[in-house]
Amino acid sequence: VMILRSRFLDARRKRRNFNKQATEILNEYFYSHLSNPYPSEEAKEELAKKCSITVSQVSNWFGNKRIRYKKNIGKFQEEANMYAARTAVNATSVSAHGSQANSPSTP
Amino acid sequence: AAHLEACCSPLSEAASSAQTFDWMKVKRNPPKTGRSGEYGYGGQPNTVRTNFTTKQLTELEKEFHFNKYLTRARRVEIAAALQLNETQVKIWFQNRRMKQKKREKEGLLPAKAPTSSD
DNA sequence: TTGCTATGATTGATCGGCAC
DNA sequence: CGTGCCGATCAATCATAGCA
Repeated sequence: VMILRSRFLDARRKRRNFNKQATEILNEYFYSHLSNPYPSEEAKEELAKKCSITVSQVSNWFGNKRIRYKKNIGKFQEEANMYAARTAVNATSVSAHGSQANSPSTP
Repeated sequence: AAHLEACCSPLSEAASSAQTFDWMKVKRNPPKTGRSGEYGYGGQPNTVRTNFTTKQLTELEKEFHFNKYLTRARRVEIAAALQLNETQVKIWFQNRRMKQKKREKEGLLPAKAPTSSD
């Protein structure tokens, strides 16, 4: 029954986890933009290049991350704090690019 | 229409804890597909994700290769033949087109970077 | 080896915007 | 004003990777 399905299920079979480095980059972006973790197409391309993965994979990663994060925020609390602290410094250097007025929070 | 719940105070929480932003509250409307007694499944409104049979997918693929776009008439025929809603057929073609576009796009760069080095 | 969790990919269907 | 399409996203699920 389920055998029929696996027949032509492609890439899903030989999945490879991303490098720790790539995951670090993706997480840094995600948590430093937690108020709106929706990278633009350009941002996705940049992330893809840095992570050595495709834009689609970046989209998949964010899609999964967003859903899983909001599904169980508590489970990501530690991770969130960790990256929040780490990217706090990085955020300062990225506050003058004239790309998008985005900063709803920032108490 | 969307169901936005307003519970927690938006302006509170501080420190390093993450607040509950809007995107975290987004809830999709439940699918209204299924309608009309179709295949042999209960009678309750389809909860989610209609599982297309291999036969249905095969037919849809066949049609897709014949025509990337459907006409109203063709859609009605296919829907009836596969016992699906016109909407499901319409959406399937929509998704199928996007899928093909994505494939073409990726099957074009996996080669190497466009840098003039080589 | 066994069992469970983490994670990347797939996909039917929704959302907002746009053209007709 | 209504409908189909696009692009992005959601949400559930599949199949495997990873770890105890």
